[in-house]
Amino acid sequence: MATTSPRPYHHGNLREELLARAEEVVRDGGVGDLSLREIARDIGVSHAAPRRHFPDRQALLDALALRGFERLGDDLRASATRSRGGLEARLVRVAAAYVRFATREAALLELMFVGKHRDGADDLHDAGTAAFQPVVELIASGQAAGELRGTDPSQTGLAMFAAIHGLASLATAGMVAADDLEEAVRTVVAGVLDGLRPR
Amino acid sequence: MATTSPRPYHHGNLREELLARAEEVVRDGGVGDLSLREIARDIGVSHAAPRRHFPDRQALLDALALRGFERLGDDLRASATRSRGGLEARLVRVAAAYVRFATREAALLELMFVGKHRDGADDLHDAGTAAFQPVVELIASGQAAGELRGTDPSQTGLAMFAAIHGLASLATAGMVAADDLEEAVRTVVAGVLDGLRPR
DNA sequence: GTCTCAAAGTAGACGATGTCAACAAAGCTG
DNA sequence: CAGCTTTGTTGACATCGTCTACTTTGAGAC
Repeated sequence: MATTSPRPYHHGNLREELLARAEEVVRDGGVGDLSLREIARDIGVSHAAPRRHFPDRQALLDALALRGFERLGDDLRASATRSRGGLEARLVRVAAAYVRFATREAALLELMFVGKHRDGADDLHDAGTAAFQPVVELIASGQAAGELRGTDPSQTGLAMFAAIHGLASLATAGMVAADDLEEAVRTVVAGVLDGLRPR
Repeated sequence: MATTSPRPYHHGNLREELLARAEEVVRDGGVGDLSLREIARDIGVSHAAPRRHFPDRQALLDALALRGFERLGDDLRASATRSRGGLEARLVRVAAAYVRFATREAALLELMFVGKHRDGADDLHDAGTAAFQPVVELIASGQAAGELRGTDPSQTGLAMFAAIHGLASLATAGMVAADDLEEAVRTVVAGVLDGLRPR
């Protein structure tokens, strides 16, 4: 039997591997199940090793949230640019992508929107607004084309943002049945959109 | 100096007092800061005493969430019945009450909408839908009066529910400035409502 | 009234965790 | 190759949730 290859003293990629493993644990166990010592064990490193990369547990959680916003932003951007059709169809697709992310990564999303981050959480905040830029841009294009009322896309987009995020939040909380979800997305997007149309 | 009155062996009201103290701790420290041992100390009972009333930590958290839904429901009902004016004005007041609750009890709200509850969490789910009954009823009255489209208030109300909840969630996450909040509530409610009006 | 028993609180232990300080190895730079 | 910084290790500590065994109390049966 081959001896377990003796890992070099310096792992070389610990930070990334910690985050990846932590993401897995959070995905199928929730934030509460995440233990620094456990993921250190899983990777095969001493219990205090993570400390070199994350001063405390919250720092790891914040890093996870940051990653989450980046991935969410990628998802939304992809679905916004890829999808054809009119404004409503595109927004529905983006919203669907958001809800998909939310249901697949429920615990991660929770982590992303929790108020309690460490002090310098401006990067978190920025990452959050950046992730939603695709929605704002869609709204802006609708306003430019005269399809929507208003002139401030970020202000007007807030309603859409809030509705989509709320729907996703309700879905992860189990307050919207999975079967109703797809239709709910259409209803909500269409509803808010209609409310924004010129009178 | 008067000797500290010797608490009776049987506290008599421990469960309630534990919940009350836990609510305080959660309010100004978040869920993570809640320690069974600490609140036991605060109240002046042994560290294992809470176990007689809550088999484990999660049971206490669930009880807190349940209480939260009850209080939220009371708030919404009160603001729904008290407020005069048309449908929109009433809905704006209810939404404002929701956002107020959300910002005041951010950590509690988080607890209420977390997916991870213990197994028999049907009561939690029921309490959640019950809390939002006032909104559904307002929508229903609007539909009955022909002010709104649709016939299924719970289905139609979902958009409103989602938008309000999403806005509150964004507010607690600090993604909506406190100054913009009041206007955002009006915008969101009016937007969704307009989307539900007969065409 | 007293006996009995279940309910409610206490005391002590265990394993696990986050955090810290002191130490060791490895890589980089002069 | 010498020294310094980075990265990982080891051991310790306080705290926590949970479990088991014990004690006190109150309420109902007789």
